[in-house]
Amino acid sequence: MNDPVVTPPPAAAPSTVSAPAAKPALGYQPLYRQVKDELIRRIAEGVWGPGAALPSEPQLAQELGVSAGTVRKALDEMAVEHLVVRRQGKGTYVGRHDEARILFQYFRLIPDQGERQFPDSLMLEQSAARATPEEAAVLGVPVGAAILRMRRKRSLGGEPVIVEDITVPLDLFPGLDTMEIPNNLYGLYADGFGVTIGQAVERLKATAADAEVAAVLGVSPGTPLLGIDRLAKSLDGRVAEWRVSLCLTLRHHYLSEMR
Amino acid sequence: MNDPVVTPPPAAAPSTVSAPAAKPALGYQPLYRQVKDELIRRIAEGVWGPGAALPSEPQLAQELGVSAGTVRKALDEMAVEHLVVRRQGKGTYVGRHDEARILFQYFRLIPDQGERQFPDSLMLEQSAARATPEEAAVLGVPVGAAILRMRRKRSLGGEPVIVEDITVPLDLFPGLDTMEIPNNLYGLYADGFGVTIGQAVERLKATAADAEVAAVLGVSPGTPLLGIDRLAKSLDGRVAEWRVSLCLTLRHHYLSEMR
DNA sequence: GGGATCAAGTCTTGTATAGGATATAAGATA
DNA sequence: TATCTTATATCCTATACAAGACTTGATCCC
Repeated sequence: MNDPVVTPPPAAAPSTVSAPAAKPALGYQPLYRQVKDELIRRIAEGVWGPGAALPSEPQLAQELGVSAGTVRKALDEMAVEHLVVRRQGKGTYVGRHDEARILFQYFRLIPDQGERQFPDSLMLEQSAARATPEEAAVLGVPVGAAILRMRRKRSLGGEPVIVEDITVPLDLFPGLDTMEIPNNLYGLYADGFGVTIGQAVERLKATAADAEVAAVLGVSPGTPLLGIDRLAKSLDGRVAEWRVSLCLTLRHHYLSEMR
Repeated sequence: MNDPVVTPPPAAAPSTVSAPAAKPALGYQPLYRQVKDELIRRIAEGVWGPGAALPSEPQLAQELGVSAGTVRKALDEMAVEHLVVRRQGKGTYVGRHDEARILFQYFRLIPDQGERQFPDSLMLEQSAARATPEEAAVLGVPVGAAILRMRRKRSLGGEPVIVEDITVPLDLFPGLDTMEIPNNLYGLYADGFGVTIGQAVERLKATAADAEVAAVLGVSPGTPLLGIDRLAKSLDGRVAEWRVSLCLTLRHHYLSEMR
């Protein structure tokens, strides 16, 4: 009946044993981490889709053959990483890439005065192509692999503030090049293709606007812009998107909190 | 003997009771959070100085009149916030603002190629003064309060990359204006004045170098610079420092990770 | 119908206990 | 002396149990 999906407790009776494994060998991982990896694997595989409710903690514990406390510790870590959302009295849910979450997790450009808000998008260019050596290196695909390039203008409160170039590997998103592209891309990645963005790294530089970007943003060439080079990875660690944003920071700023 | 420092368990025997408090009132805080606050308070007050070893978990538990698991949960959160450092087999220590910690926690300007490193500093100007209305508003002190202004040039690998203006309220750091200022300011705040920086917020903008800054950095005026406006707060919530940095991002970038 | 009350299900918090893992120092042995 | 073993102190992992807090839905009463 009991079917430990993770590394089964050492031997015989799974009910009374407590040790995680006989050997504290090199690749040793605590039980709760094995549970966490297993749960992440299931989410990445789509066993539970975005927004779906996970089984209750006692259910998961029994199914995985571990104690409730161990499941709890795994879920706690996942909640910190926004992979799941827990609501007391209701249940634990797979995290969704809705606008609210994007806004507070991935979008850091805030008006100097006023509320932070989700930006509008206007597609400027869009073309399926073959990966250049640079694109291939960044995305982790072979040179010549099918990719999609997009350029969007994004506005906050009606004011254009960002020009962003997005490059994605098409093998992760088959058919994306023939689809209507929504404002919230990460939501589409997750709901439409089962690719959940789990981590992103941004590198920021100050640059000067070239003629083309300046025209789009309605400023003069040479205006200082905040350049953001973002690499977004999916839950299984693949690079899912390369995004270069040029931001006008006259009346907005990039927020970075450190505790 | 037993002396619950936090909200004591409801009544009589602290050994068998389990409930945190009779009322789930409005200002209800879980026990482990009360424990955490108490521990932070002690650190902020200097009961345990920077780098000092805290009592062991069982000792703290007994002293505070709670279970070891509750102390553990409080310390876990504090470890995440870098307030304490835990070492298995050794003990739990108050976090120190040494260069290694600053480097990975507060200093995000990284060379495009090569290792991240701690910057050198050269003091350009330094003057005790009275707070202007703007400074007073930012620092949360009365207009005219004693402050110290500093301007430093900072270099990475011998290359000047940052000009930073630092403003601090002198009531928090009495005598700082007559001291030798070290490279690592946060270490001095903590070790010399018992003021631990616990949180910082940065607002980033792209700007153009003015003549003076350009001269210091060895670039031409108008060169795009990354402007960082940082407010650093001490453990008790006071604004302890206002720092405006102008960074040359030709061969460096600001790193921002989001998980 | 509308509102209050209750019960069930779930996450959340707190306690207790046991053993594993790690670091250090003292002692035993070759 | 040098090395190994043991003991001790500490944090780390895992389990079990109990009760609080929140949400939801059903029931009851007016």
